[in-house]
Amino acid sequence: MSIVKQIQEATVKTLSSTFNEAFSEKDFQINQTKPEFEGDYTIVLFSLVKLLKKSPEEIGNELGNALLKDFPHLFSAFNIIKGFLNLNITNSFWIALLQKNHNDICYGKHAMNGKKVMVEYSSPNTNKPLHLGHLRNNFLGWSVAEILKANGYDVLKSCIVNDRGIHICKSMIAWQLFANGATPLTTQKKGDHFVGDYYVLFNDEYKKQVAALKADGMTEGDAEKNAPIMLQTQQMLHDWEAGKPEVIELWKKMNNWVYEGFDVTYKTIGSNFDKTYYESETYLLGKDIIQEGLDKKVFYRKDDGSVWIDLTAEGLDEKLVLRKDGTSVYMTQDIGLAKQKYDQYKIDQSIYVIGDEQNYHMKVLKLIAQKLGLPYADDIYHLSYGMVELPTGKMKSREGTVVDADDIVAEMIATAQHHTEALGKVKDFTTDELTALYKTIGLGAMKFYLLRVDPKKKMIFNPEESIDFHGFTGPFIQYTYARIKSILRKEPLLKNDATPNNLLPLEKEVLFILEQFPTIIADAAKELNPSVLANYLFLLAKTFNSFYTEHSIANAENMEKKSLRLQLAVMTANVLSNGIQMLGINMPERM
RNA sequence: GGUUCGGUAGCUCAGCUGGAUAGAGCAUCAGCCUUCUAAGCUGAGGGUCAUUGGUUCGAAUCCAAUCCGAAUCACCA
Repeated sequence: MSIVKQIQEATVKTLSSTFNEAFSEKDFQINQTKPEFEGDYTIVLFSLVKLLKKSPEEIGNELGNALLKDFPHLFSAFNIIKGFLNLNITNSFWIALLQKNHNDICYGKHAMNGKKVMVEYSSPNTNKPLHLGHLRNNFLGWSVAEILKANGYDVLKSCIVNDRGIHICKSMIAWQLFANGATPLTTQKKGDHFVGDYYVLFNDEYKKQVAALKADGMTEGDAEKNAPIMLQTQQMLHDWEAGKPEVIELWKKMNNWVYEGFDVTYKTIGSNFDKTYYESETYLLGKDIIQEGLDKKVFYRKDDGSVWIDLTAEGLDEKLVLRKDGTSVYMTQDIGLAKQKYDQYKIDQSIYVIGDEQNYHMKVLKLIAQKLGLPYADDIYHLSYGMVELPTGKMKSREGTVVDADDIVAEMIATAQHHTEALGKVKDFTTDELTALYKTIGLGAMKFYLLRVDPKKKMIFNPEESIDFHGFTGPFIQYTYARIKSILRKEPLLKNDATPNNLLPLEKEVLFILEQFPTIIADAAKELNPSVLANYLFLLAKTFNSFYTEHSIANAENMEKKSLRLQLAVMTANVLSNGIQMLGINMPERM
């Protein structure tokens, strides 16, 4: 049980017995004591002043003395400043925490809870390569899955590949028109980039044709609808849906090129899925639910045959769920896929890692599921994250202003190599070891950079300023770990039971933070927010570094101290390593 | 226009279930490597927490209005 929880319970008991009234945890607040005051944790007394009609001084004194008397193993001293009761936790508490947990690899992890969760993330389109925004999505999804696992959930990672539709046909048409049979092999190009180039080519040609039609006197709207290349693309989509063999063959060929490219990227960034759905296999799902909804009068049919749901009572609009020609829209298949996920895996929760541009869509999806009375409706959760933007605004693949995922990852790895070589600390590494190290550090910097920000918030990436390797970064934490490991290679844990009874301020500070790890893991899961963890790991590493420079571990004042500090180092290394693993980042043993 | 989200140091971000003098990192400046890895440590400067009003013993945090920015409201994906 966390120290805060113990203080809460102790305070509730003590208040109730001292003042002869029933109290609960909600009657007071516990904060960390500010560094400028003496103490570890602070009970804010103002709320009790009203309840007890006594001065903060009186309450603080009575409560402080009673806590000390009833819980001597927890509290060693107290002081009152204004309305704040500052409590000192006993050294023996901190030392016992260290001795019990320092070598426990599972410290901070929670027992299995029997709940099954699916996390859907990544969800790429097969008409263009991944960009920085996809990386944020991937890292978020992966990290949330790992955090949930650490909290005892059975987690399934899934991905829906948008492999069909008008946008896919655009690349296909452009390839037919301009490629002259070129392939990724003949051009020595990564498959996803190769196909992406034709998507760009489509748009270039389309713009030209629209401009030409406008010059001939057509209105903009008509020109956009009647550009020959657009008509060809629409025809191709119809042919695809009709299963025309040559179109299907081309579609398969080009998608496979893309998959080969994606595989390389996923392998590099260390991402994978337990289950991959393909839109081409799911886009017809959900149609039967439409009929069910019509029967239940949740949906209604307009005169032209299209099917709608009226959400105006919920403050939203009317939403189409089936086109007049009977074909499904995105909402239709999303309802269908949501059901399939639930039917297949009996999941307790379905988390969708999708950008905040689809907040409305996801809100409607959940609402429709609820109105249909589907059993899993309430367990649909949209983990909405903000877009990664450039200083100039949103990234647009059509305008070539995207930061390509492969490029930025390669750049990060190259920067890691540059730093490593400049420092010259691992000259004895083999080529393979060096390659692995550069990747560990470069990706560590990249992932940490994208995960340290609250997912809900949009973030700005400036390509002019390279991502840092110093300060609040992945490499900073990796470095802290590597230094600890370096010590532990020379100085293994001592086998003695001698325990010092005093703690220096920095020793206690590190322990104070280590104690919070299980709580942080739980908070990160509750909020589905890896940045909580990232911030925590940085604080721990920073505090340990201060301790490290101030106090020698190998040459401690005596054996008791040495033993204690080695345990402190081991526990810090374990927590840093386990924690950063949940961000999808690896630790180097040396760097 | 409706709905939703955001505005904290030069830059990127914490803090937001109300609590003590608003914190980090980067950048700038000044120090620290004969001692466990200096990708580190110590210190300095840097703030109208968008604005105004309200609630409260107490507001960056809650409420209202205003200003600014973004997303979304397609028989697009």
